[in-house]
Amino acid sequence: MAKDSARPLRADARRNRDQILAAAKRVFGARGPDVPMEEIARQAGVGIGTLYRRFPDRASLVLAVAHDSFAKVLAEARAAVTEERSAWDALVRVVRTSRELQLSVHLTILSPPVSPAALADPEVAWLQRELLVLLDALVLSAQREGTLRPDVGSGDVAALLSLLLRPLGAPPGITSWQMSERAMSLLLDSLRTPSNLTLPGEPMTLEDLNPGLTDGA
Amino acid sequence: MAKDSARPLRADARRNRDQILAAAKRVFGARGPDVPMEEIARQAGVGIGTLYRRFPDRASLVLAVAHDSFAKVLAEARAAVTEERSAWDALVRVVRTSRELQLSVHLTILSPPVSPAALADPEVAWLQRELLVLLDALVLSAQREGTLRPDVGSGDVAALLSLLLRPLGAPPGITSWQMSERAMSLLLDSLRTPSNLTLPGEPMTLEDLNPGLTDGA
Amino acid sequence: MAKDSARPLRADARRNRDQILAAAKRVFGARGPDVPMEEIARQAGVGIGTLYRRFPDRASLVLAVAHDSFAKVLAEARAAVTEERSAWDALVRVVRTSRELQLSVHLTILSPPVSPAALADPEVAWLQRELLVLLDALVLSAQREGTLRPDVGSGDVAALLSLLLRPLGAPPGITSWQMSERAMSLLLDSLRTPSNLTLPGEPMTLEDLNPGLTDGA
Amino acid sequence: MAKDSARPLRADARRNRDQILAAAKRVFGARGPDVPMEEIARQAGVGIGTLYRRFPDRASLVLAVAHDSFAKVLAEARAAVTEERSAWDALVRVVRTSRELQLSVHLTILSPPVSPAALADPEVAWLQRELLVLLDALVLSAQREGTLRPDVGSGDVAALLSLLLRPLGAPPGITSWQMSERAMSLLLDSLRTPSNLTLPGEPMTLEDLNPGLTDGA
DNA sequence: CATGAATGAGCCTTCATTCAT
DNA sequence: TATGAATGAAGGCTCATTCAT
Repeated sequence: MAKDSARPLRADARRNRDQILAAAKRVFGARGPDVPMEEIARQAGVGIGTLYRRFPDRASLVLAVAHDSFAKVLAEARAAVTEERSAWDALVRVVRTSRELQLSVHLTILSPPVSPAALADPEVAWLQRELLVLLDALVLSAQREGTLRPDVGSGDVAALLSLLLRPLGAPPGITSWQMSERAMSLLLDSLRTPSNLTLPGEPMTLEDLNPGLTDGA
Repeated sequence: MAKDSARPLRADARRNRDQILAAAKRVFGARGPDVPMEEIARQAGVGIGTLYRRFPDRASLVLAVAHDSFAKVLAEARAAVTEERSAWDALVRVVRTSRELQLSVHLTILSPPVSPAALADPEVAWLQRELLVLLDALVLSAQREGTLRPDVGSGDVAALLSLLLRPLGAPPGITSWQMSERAMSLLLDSLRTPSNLTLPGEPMTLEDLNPGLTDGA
Repeated sequence: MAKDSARPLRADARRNRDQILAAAKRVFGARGPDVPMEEIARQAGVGIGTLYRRFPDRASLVLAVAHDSFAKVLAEARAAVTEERSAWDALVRVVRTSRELQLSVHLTILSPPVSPAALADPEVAWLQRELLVLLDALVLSAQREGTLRPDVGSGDVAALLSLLLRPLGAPPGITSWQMSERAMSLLLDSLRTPSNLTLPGEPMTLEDLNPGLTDGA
Repeated sequence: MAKDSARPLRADARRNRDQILAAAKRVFGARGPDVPMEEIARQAGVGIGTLYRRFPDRASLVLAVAHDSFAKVLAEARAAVTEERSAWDALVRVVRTSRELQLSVHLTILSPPVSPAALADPEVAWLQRELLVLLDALVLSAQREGTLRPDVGSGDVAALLSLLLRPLGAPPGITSWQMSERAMSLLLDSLRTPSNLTLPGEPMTLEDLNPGLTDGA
C-alpha cells in the first residue's frame, strides 16, 4: 500500500528514524508545530544532518508523524470494532483511546480544514478515509442499535472529535486532563440515546480552572 | 476601567489604530498568532512603522486584540443577562453570540491554559474574571431554574466553550460554520435538563466534511 | 563672518533653537553621538518636527554643536591670551578651560582625523583654523619665553589635547574627573621647561580606578 | 584559565572563528563598536549565520575580542617584566608594545569607565586584574629604582594609558601614528625621573596635523 | 552514514526623515 | 509655526536547509 522505493533501512538507520519520529511527536505535542528542527534533532539524540537525511524537509517529518499516528489510531479503532460488544461501546472506546489521535488531529485534522500538505500525501489520505469509513459504519450501527441519536451523522461525530481532541495549548496538567475527560463525557452523553450519564469527578468550579482567580473577588 | 494614560489620540491616529486592531483580529484569527507583523500592517493599509508606533511590540498588539475582544464579549454577556427571560436563554445567547469570543479565546483562553503574556495584563485579567464570575452566576441560576444539569460547574461550561470556540484552522467556509453550529447545539443539549434538542440542519455526512472523499471509495 | 541667509529668527524660534542646541550638547556628551533625534527633542522640550525645522538633519545639528563649542573655546582662548601674564599661563588656561573643548573635540577633532562632515563646513573650518593659529602663536611665544620645551610643535600640543580631552566614556564621576585633572597636569609638565610640577591630589591607586578590584587579590 | 566548556572545534570552524575575531578586531578598531555585524562577517569572508553561530550576539563578539586582546597584552607584559633589565624599561616596553592594547582599551578600558558588559565576564575581569596588578608592581619597582616620579600611582599610569591608547578615530595614517608616538614619548617623559627625553622626529606643525590647512591662510 | 558547519532568507524592531494636522 | 504621525530603510537575530568533514 505504500513504502516501496527504499530497501528496508539498516538497523541503526531504522533506530534513528524511530527516535526522530518519537521525538517529533513528543515535541510537536508539547510545543506546537513550530519547534526548530534542531530541537527535535537534539531530543532525538541525533545530529541535524541525520534528521534531514531521514526527512528531507519539515513537511515530510510532519507527514511522517501524521502517518504514524493515524495508523495507530486506525489499528486501535479496528480492534475496538472487533472486540467490543456493541457499536456504542466501540465508538466510546475509539474516542477514549483516541488520545493518540490528538496529535494527528493537531496536524492533519479529520475534517476538511486539513493541513493541506499532509493530506496531499496519498497514504495519509488513505488512512484518513479508512478511519472515516469505519467511523461511518460505527455510527450507522450504533443508530441501528438505538444507542446513538439518529439525527447525527458520522460527519458530526468527526467534527466533535476534531474539536475536542485539539490540544488545549497548555502544559497538560491534571486539570487540563480532567477537563478533557469531563468534556468528552458530556459530549458522548449528548450523542447517546437514551442519555444516562454520570459525569466523572466533581463539577468544575472557576477555581479549578484558574486557581487563585477568586481570591480577590 | 481602561485607557487612561494618554490623551485621546489624533483623529487619523485613532483611525489607524482601529484599522490595525481590526486587521490584527482578522489575520490572527485566520492564520494564527505567528503572522508577520508586516502582513498585519499591509492588511491595515499602514506602514510597518505605524504599526510599531501604536503597538511597541507583538505582545502588546496581541494584548490589545485580546482586550478588545474580551470587552466586547463581556458587554454582550451582560446584555444577555439583562434581556433574556431565563438563565438558560441567557447562557445560550452568550454561547451563540460568542463568535466574538472565538478570537479572545484563541489568544487568551477562558480556562487555565492561558497565553501568559495576555493574562499578565491586569485589565485583561480583570475582564476575564468578570466574565467568569458572570458565567458562574448564570450557571447557578440555570441550575436553580432546573434547566441546567446539576452536575456541571461553571468550570465545565468554560472548558467546553474554550474547546468549541477554538477556530478550526480553516478558512471559515460554510461547512465549517455549520459544523460549529451543530456541534454547539449538541453541546448545549448535553448540558440541558430536560434535553429536548432538535438539531439544526441535516446530519453531516463524511461527504460534507471532505467533499470528494468518497469519490474513489 | 557667517550667518547671513536668514533673518534674525523670531524670539520663540530662537529660544527653541537654543534649547535644542543645549540639549544636544548635553545628550551627546552623556550618551555619545548616536542618541536618537527624538531623545534630543524630548530633552529640549520640543517636538521632533521642530527640531527638524531648525536643523534639517542630524549632520547639521552636530555641526551646530561643534560650531557653538568651537566658538566658545576660541573666545576663551583669546581672552586667555589677553589676560594672562605669560604665554605659558595662557596655554595652561586654554587647556584647563577647554573642558568646553571636550565636546567639540569629541565631535570634530582638532587634529586630522576629523569628523569630515563637520570640517566640511566652512565656518567650523574657519574656527578651527583660528584656534590652531592662536595655539601656534602661543607655542612659539612660550618657547621664546623659555617655558615650553623647544622640541615640540603646536601640532604636538594639539594632538595631546585631542587625546586628553576625549571623554572617558564613563558617566563623569569624581574619579574620572580627578583622573583627567592629574593626567592633564602630567601632560603640561611634560611640556614645561623647566619642569616643576606638583601634582594635585594623591597618587591614584588601582583601588581608585576600580573600587573593589583588590578585594579578592 | 580559559576556554573549557566545548570540545576543540573542527579545523574549519576554528579557522572561521579566528577570521571572524580578526575581522572584528580590525573593524571595531577602525569604525567603532557599532559596525553592522554583516560588515564584520563580510570582512571575515563568512556568512552572517556563521558569525552568529560562533558568537551568539554582538556582546559576545565584543567580549571575545576584548578577551583576546587582553590576553595578548598580558602575555607581552609578562615577557617584558622578565626580559627587560630595569622596571622602567619594562614599563616603557609595555606601553610601546601596547598597540595591541589599543583595542582592548577601546572596548573595555583599563580604568573604571569600562564597557560594563565586557567586565561582567569573569575571565576578562580576571585578565584585567592581572594586568593591573602587574602594572602596580612595575610602578613600585620603578619608583624604588628611582626612575619613576614618586608622586604617581599605578592608577595614574593606567589612566594615561587609557587616554593615550584610545584610537584617534581616523584611518591610521602615518601622521596619526607619528602623533601617537610623540605623544607617548612625552607622556613617558612626564613620568620619568630624571627626565631626559629626546623626542622622536621633528616638532609637529599645524600643517602636519591638517595638511592644506594653512593654504589659504 | 553521521555530524555539525555554513549559508542566507526572513522576521522583528529601531530610528532618521518627511508630511499632514 | 509647532506638533506628532507615518514611512521605510537598515540592522539584529533565528532557523530551515545544504554541504564539507
